[in-house]
Amino acid sequence: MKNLFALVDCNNFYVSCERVFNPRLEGRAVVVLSNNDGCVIARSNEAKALGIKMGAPAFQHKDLFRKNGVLVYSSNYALYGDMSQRVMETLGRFTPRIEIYSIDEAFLSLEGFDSTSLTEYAHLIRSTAKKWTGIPVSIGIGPTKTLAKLASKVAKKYRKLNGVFDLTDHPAMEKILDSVDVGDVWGIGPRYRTFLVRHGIRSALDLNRAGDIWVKKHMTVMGLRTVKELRGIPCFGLEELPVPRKGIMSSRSFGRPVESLEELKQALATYVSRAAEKLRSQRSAAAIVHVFLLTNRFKPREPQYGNSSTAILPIPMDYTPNLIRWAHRQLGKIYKPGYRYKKTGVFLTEIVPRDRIQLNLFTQNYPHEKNRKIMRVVDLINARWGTDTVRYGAEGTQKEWKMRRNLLSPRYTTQWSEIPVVKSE
DNA sequence: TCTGGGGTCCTAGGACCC
DNA sequence: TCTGGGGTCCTAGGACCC
Repeated sequence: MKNLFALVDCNNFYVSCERVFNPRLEGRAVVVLSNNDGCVIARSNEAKALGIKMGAPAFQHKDLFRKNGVLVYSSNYALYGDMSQRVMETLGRFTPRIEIYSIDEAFLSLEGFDSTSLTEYAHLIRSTAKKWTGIPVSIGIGPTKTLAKLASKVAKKYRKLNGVFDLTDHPAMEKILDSVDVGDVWGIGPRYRTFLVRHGIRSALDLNRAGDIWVKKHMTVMGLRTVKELRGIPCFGLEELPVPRKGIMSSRSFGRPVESLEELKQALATYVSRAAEKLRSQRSAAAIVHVFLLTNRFKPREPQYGNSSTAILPIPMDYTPNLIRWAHRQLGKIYKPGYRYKKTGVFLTEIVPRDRIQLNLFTQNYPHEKNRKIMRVVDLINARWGTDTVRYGAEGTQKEWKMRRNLLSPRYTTQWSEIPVVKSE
């Protein structure tokens, strides 16, 4: 049967989430900032029209924001995660096969659906999502994921399409591909864009017509797959099952520079407990702990230092206190006094399923049943009452290094009102 | 004062083995 | 005349995604 994909993309997702609970934001220029209130990571159409770029540092635009009455919010991931789940559940009603691709995008398989009424169906999906969740979405349809993505860009670009565009067997395919900048093709980032333009490849159509061997030579097999997908030959399938992470990272920039080892250890302990939580939630254990720390690269006049250190654990672990001990040990090896640090973090790798840990002679009863029970209770309580309800002494209580979130909206959906159901094992 | 955080995949090249 | 060569594993680095 013929492949057929729909890409559903939430419009200006974080801004749309804020708008659902604060209708005053409708029709206004609104931006949402990254952690630490650093960069712009979501913009309403009105904000885009003011020329505010994705990733723009917020402090450079203070004047512009004030002059134009731009409403500025800290990112509220508890809210966005919850809204995302509602949108995905809604989309799941319209197809038996769905891939949740990111917090604000999903691929739907439309294989076997009546191809003459797909646009109509997509309009129904779109209006239902809006009605049930308040979030506006755009939908692109195509025979490959790359073309569905491209179609969704077209759907956003032309108002009269009402947020839906089907590129499948389109009579004006070439003209449409020619109207799309090569850098807007899924898989073509800024580096490749520069390179391609230098070689006269400016549009998606140019790329579609590029030679296979040349593409493979300069852009690896991944680039070649992208080109084939542009020609309608599917190279990327629907990934319905979440793939267990191969590495789990947790790190944050500090709200202010941190110099003491004591405070770095507190911050690192906090990140290790987040990472360990994620590890346990996918029922895994990690055998390698990488720790890194960095000064602020945007302050060239301050002395710069960055380093990392890796511990190979005697056996894969998921017990937070032990992981904190190992992380602290590595931090001690790379910490140098006299620097103003901006960031530290942990990266867990060599991840294996928890119940398939290779035991050795010295670890007969591993993992210890008591530790496992403690972790289960801690995870349950934190899932129910919010991260940080139970935490470790090593994380500290003052947390003066915590990131800034001065412009946070209330936790509309996740505070008190909802108690997640936790499945027993 | 002030510039995010988390992932994926691929390739080249070195080490090592036979 | 003319410094073996092929396979495998690992790591660092570079590209991409949202």
